[in-house]
Amino acid sequence: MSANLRDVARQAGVSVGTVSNVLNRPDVVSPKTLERVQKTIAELGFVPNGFARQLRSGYSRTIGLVVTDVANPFFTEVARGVEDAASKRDYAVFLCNSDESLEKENKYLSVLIQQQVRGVLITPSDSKSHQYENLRERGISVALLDTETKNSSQCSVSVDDVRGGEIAIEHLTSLGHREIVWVTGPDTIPQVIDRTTGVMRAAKVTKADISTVRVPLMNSAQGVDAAKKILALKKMPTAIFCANDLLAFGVMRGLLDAGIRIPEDVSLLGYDDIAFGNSAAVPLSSISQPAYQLGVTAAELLISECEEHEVHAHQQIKFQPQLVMRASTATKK
Amino acid sequence: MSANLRDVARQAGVSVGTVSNVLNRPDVVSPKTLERVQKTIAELGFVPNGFARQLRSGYSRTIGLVVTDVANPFFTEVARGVEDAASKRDYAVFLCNSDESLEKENKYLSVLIQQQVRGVLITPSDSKSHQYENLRERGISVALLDTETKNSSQCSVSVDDVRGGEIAIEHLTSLGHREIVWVTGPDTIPQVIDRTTGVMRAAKVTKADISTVRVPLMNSAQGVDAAKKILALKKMPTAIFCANDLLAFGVMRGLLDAGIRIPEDVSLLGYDDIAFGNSAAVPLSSISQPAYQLGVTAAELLISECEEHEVHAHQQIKFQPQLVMRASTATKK
DNA sequence: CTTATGAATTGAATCGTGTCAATTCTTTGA
DNA sequence: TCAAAGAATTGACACGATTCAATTCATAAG
Repeated sequence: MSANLRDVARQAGVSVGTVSNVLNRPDVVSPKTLERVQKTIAELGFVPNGFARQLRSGYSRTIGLVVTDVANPFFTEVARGVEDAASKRDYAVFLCNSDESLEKENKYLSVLIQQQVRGVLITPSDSKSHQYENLRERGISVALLDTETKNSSQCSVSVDDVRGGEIAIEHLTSLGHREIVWVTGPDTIPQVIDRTTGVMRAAKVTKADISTVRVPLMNSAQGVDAAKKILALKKMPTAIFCANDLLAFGVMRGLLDAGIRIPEDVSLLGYDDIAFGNSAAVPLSSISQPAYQLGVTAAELLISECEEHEVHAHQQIKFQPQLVMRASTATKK
Repeated sequence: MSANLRDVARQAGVSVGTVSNVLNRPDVVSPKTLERVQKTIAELGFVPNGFARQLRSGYSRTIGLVVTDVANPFFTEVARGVEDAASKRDYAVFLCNSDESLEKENKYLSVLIQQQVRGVLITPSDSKSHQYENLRERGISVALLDTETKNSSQCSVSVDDVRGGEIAIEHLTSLGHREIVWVTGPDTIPQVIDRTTGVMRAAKVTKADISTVRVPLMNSAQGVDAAKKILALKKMPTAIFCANDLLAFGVMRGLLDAGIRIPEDVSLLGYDDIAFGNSAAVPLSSISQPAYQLGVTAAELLISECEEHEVHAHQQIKFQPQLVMRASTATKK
């Protein structure tokens, strides 16, 4: 068994309190005691027991990151940002994957509570959840990631998804498209709600005609399904806007397989601007979000909230999305 | 502040011991007490304090997962598998990203020791590392992921990379190619070593001529660089085999931009068979690995090693890679 | 109505560290 | 040499769940 504080104390001929001081407040210990104790620590290969330490202090140096889909490169990019920022401040990260399911999300939140994380960064899979208050009551900070909060009692780092939806429709209509299909996920997902709002708002201004194709999950397999639904429509649109790039990849595959040309027959626009976009069959135009930056900012904000709880002021940071034009969108013929 | 065992006990009118039994050995508690206590637990929203539990039992319910690149969809797929399997056994996962750097790897291992993880799953970024013994001495189980071990004192779950390299070259030579470029990463990475061995072995048998292009990291940006190097060669190869799909994507982009046609001018083969492969500009032929299964198996093996330490027999599980043919490889003209 | 037996419950001791009031030691100035 | 102030050290208690020997309760048999 490995040595504990008491062993070190006995060996060095001092009390446990002194050994603890050597570790945590070396300045109050006399130089020669300090040296002797440190030597003993080294000799015994003593490493403080993290459980006991954290049990006593009440705080861990871990945070939880709950995202809706780790397989989505957008979120891995975000996760990298979170991890880098956390690691810089000596925090470890639990990565949890809710798969857009509220049930899985709640399950992971319980696990995180048990692990006594200091804070949680979460991309909500549903626009309303009560669990967060539950976490706060336990002294666990919560910050929203990639979602805006109306509620100023929490931090959030997001991208202006309403604006993103608008930019998309403005782009497509500026190319002459009026018949547009909006391919999206469940309308319980906050991002979906906001992007839809932007789409509809811009459509009203530009007099575009939007039909919605909704799928239960926002991955590329579902995109293929969406393509089938689009092909079955009475009237083919001249442009398609997808709620994320994964959907767009699936739609692209479905359409190309059916002999539809992109962008000649139909323009296709994605959202997220993931790295694979320009390696795609038709390089994908997309609405870009600063994913890595989003992660870094969120982690820094959360950790600052954890550590400077009294002076911390909640912030709602909002980044702006940007249009990235590639080959998949073109003027209507 | 959140409720603890004592609060629950008081509220339910029983002793702390009984509440503990309700949680850990429900069979010894009478049905009606069980029900009453469980109701109280729910009412108070009680979640046991992991630290205290772990302090007493000496063990945590967390494992660490160290991969070389989370941004690589192959590893996210592996991570999903690990997470699902771990979660099924009530373990939480720390995800760490070594970026193929031994330094970062060691740093994360220290963090994991501090967090008192029960076990670590690791994809080594270097073929030799002493840290693992260090972990074992502290009672932390270690299993190798996506890497084989010669050493039978540890578990490993891997794919036969030597065979993967062979399959690749056999495929390309069967299409008539003899001038092949092997695009790969640093020869300190175990997978690179094995795949190279397979490549060279098959090349000898099939009399293929292999030239190696080596890049420092195995991502798609480096693939673009590799393409430049290939274009600068005295003699263009007729086929290119890349150590992973990300590299292949980069090479593809680099070549297409230079006006080289795939597969008419040159065949291109990747490794990993990531999901984006068939959405690529030219659907990518690749060597497929059972990523999700790899993760699930590794996590189960590790947890079994942690929990049944005495009866546990170390296993080296090896999956077989498979060729997936798409459009990027074709017979030599 | 006892007594024996097994089931259910109790609560004090424990894990290893941090904290802090109390104590001891050292130094300084008169 | 002594008192006072400051520095260093001590050690009991707390954190919250688990464990297990001891106790109480319930049931059935005699």
